[in-house]
Amino acid sequence: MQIYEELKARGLIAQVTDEEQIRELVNNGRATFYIGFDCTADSLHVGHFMALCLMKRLQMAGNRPIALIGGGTTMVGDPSGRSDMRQMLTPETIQHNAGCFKKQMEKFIDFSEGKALMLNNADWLLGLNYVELLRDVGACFSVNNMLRAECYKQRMEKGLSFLEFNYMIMQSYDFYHMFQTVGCNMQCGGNDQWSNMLGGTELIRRKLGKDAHAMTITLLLTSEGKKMGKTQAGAVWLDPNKTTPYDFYQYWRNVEDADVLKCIRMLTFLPLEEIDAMDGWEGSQLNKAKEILAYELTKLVHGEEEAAKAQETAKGLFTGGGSVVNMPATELPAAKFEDGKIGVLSLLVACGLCASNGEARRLVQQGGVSVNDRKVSDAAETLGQEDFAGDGVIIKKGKKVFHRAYTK
RNA sequence: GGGGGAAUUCCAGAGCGGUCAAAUGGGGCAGACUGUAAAUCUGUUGUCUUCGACUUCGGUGGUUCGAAUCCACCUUCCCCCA
Repeated sequence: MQIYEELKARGLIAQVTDEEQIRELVNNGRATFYIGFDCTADSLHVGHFMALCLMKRLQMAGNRPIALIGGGTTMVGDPSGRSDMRQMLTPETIQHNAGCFKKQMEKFIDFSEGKALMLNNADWLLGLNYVELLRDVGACFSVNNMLRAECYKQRMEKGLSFLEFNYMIMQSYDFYHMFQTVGCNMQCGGNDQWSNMLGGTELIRRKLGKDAHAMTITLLLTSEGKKMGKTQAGAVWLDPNKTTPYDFYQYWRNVEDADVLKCIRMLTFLPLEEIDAMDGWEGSQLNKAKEILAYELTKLVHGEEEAAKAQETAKGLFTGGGSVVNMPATELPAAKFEDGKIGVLSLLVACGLCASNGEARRLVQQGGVSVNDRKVSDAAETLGQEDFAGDGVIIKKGKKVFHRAYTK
């Protein structure tokens, strides 16, 4: 099966500008395509991960990816699909974030020997001259059309600043620029980027009279229609310091039944035949599929060793026995102890399991806390410092949240 | 440029001088049930030294014994007219 057909079979392709031409391009390894990443945080998250996987798949089929870091576009802020204005980031923060992105991407994509490029649009966007830009490309954009774009709809009701309105132009300019300088002939991105991407192909057609292509990938939504990869605590990050491999594993281990196969298909590199075989799985057998999903993804992001550790830890905690050392842990400084003791409430807060003492107290009162497998019923209970030596103590919050606390 | 309206706890949205830490819904968290799933039911959801105290209702001042509620100014947003 060729790459285009595979992407399709995995449900990754959402929209394309011209199916025949794109199929031809990618199947023959003649695409030089880019995906843009706005650096609004200091780590990539699960949403970006999909894009990286797509890059990898296309690269394996012989195409040349360009990872475009949005050092310039982040200064403006993409309003697509957002109901409120983006927070303005300082140039220093953007710089720092761009650096973090770069490091993470290098783990996924092979940048050696020109097999892939990494560019930063700050290099050409920041030096643009306003009037020149207006004369150069401004005439190619129809405001009427832009306003009709789906991505601005929400914002048309709540208000859209001129700054953000220009985001599409910046992004289009990127494509136009790279089309000329590095022969970039296709742009990929999340489906929410569709109108921005069309802006680019349109600009190239108008300015240069040439065809460029665009392809969007399906946004990974849960069966409830929410974006995948978000938890109450925020995004699921790829940086192990922000989301531990164990938590990362657990996130996927806990997806709903309805979403498992979709995730495996879209995110893992397992052969399609193998995935099709799982399609018939039902009931508790699906649990096995979740394990596979969690393991495969953790392996991709954190490596085989971490994936195995996370799996072992999870099995140990949920089915008894097994290693316990790899669950998220907190080292308690001596200062947390008073007279060699620490109260359960402070312990929960110190481990980040509860935001406040009040929340911790409530949790204990409702019977949601166990320490070393023993339910804590008294909020005033204390633990001695000596209990935390060695592997420390295991705190269980609710049914699924395990945390280890230890001292040096 | 002119006129009108709005800003409430995570979100939506009540409240319009004391009985308001603030209705209701959503979301979150926990308990029961289960398959580390979903659905359902129950409890809970500002902070703290929790039978009590303290800080909140865009910001700053003011009126009052007392303000989320009234007044002034500021900030931000929405709508209508040009």
